[in-house]
Amino acid sequence: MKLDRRTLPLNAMRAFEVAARYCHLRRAAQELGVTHGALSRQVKQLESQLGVPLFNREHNRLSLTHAGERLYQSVNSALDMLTASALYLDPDSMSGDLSLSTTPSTASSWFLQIVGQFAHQYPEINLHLHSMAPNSRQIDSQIDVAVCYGQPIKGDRHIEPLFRESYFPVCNPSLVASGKDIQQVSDLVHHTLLCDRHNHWPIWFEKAGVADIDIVKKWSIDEPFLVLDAVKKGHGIGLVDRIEVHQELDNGQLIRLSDNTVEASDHYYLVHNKQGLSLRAQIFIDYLKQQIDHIRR
Amino acid sequence: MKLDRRTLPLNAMRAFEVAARYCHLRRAAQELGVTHGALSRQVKQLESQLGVPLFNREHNRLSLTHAGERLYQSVNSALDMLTASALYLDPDSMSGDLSLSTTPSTASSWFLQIVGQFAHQYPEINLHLHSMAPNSRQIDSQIDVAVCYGQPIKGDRHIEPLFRESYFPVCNPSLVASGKDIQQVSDLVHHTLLCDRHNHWPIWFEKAGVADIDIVKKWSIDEPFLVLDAVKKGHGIGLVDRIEVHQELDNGQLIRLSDNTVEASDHYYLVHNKQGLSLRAQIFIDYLKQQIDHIRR
DNA sequence: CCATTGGATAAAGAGAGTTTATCTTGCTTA
DNA sequence: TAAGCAAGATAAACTCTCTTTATCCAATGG
Repeated sequence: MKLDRRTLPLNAMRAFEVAARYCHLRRAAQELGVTHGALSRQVKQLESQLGVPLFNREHNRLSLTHAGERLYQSVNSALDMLTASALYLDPDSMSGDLSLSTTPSTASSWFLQIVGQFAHQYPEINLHLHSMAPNSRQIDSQIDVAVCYGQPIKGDRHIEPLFRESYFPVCNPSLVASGKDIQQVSDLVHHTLLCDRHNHWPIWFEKAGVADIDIVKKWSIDEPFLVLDAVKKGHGIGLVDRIEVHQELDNGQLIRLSDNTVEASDHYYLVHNKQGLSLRAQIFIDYLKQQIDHIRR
Repeated sequence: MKLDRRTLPLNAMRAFEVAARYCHLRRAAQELGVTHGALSRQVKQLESQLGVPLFNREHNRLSLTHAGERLYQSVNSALDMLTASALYLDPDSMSGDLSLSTTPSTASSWFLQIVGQFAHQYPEINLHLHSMAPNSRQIDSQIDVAVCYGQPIKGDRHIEPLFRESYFPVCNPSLVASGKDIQQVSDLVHHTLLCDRHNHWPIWFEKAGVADIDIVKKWSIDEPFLVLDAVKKGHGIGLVDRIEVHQELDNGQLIRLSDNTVEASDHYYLVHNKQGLSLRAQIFIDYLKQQIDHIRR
């Protein structure tokens, strides 16, 4: 039988999930609060609709077939997903405070944008954004979730690497259209190269296979997020990570000039209490990771 | 109301998904082949069970609330997942050939293990594993999916980076228990260091902050997968990626000696026809990526 | 060998979901 | 500005899916 999303036997699938978990209809039926006969019939019907046996019926014992095993995995995670989303909708479990922290620079270059979307999706959460001193490696105890560039001091918090930036050159389209077109890596040097205190340009040129470059025009701006700003305003070419400019790349306000990348010298780290995390904080963390993965591919 | 996985109104959720997609009950009802009254009732019931309004009813127009939007996302992807899994169960769409290819070295060090699990899960697929010459950058046209270390020649195939190995030192527990215990990075040099043709040890020591090391005992084994073999047999300390040794680390047959890592100089790449990929190949690719992510965290 | 465990199945019954029909509201247009 | 239309809410009757009840059969194990 041809099944599509409007004919999927969802209830039978849920029943199957329990049956598969126990491989024992009577016990499964007990968990579901029905009789074993009901379950047996559901499973049978599911099998006939899918056109595949899900259980091996050896004598009076059940075991999952390969197909059953596969289906069990999917149904299980689909149900988890739905259960979680139902929980997330409950205003009582969601509303409350959530304190986030990062440096102004990180906030400006990408974090704020993601937090903004999150805030829009979960308006019942009361967000507090605390800015952190740029070189602070210590995180205030009231903070639920913090993001910092470079590994923070190991306190009683859980620390995990989030991602490492991977920089490539971008510029405003007006620069490319201005006659001095960029065809190859070495053409970049005829434009103003914007560089921050980490100065990744030499390494980038090296990785791009151009040795001994002679950079004609260069602006040094110590703060990375100010470089980003200058790039967006069309003052020159900067090395940025996709997470900082994904929107501008997608809508054509900025142009990526090369596939070559240099990796940042350090990671961004996520800091939080692994235990005793509020539901809000968990959701924020999931959301953040998912957004980062999605934006950076 | 308290909802758990056994009381989730799955059918109402599916109905809601369509309603949310159109934000128009009559059109949605048409897609589902029911009347708008039925849908209206389903949505109402869902809202009351969840305890949250999912639609804003402004005049006679519907729009999703934030909660509705969130629920829509989850339900949508849960349904996608279930639809896909139902499709995957169909023996007709699954059975057939699948030709994979990689070098013997890659096969031995991690690929075969994943393929093995896949084969067990999908016994109806007829797997063909073609071994590829180590430096071949060209992939035979009969191959559905290939994995190669280093970027292959750009033909008409789709090429995407899979992952970059990240090496850390491991050894057999017997070495650690043998008296010459390893407390800090510099202690490593008192053991036999196994290194392959890429020789990552000097860079690793540098990154680990130990300059000017004097390696006492060193074995050079050109093939990386032979180094791996030697490590497993307890001949010394090797630099490996988690994907090559995750099982051994988990069950204690090998011990990780440091958190410091060096990245491989190149990525593994995945090669396949982006279009016209068989369902089997798509599933294999998903499975492969998911396993890699899972194993390497 | 007989009691027990466990699954299949048929018929009857309960309940969830659907239709039909009617009502309300706001927007459109003449 | 009033008629017509589009769109949703709602109630009562109905339908059909799922559940229970009851019985059967097969295998295991003391």
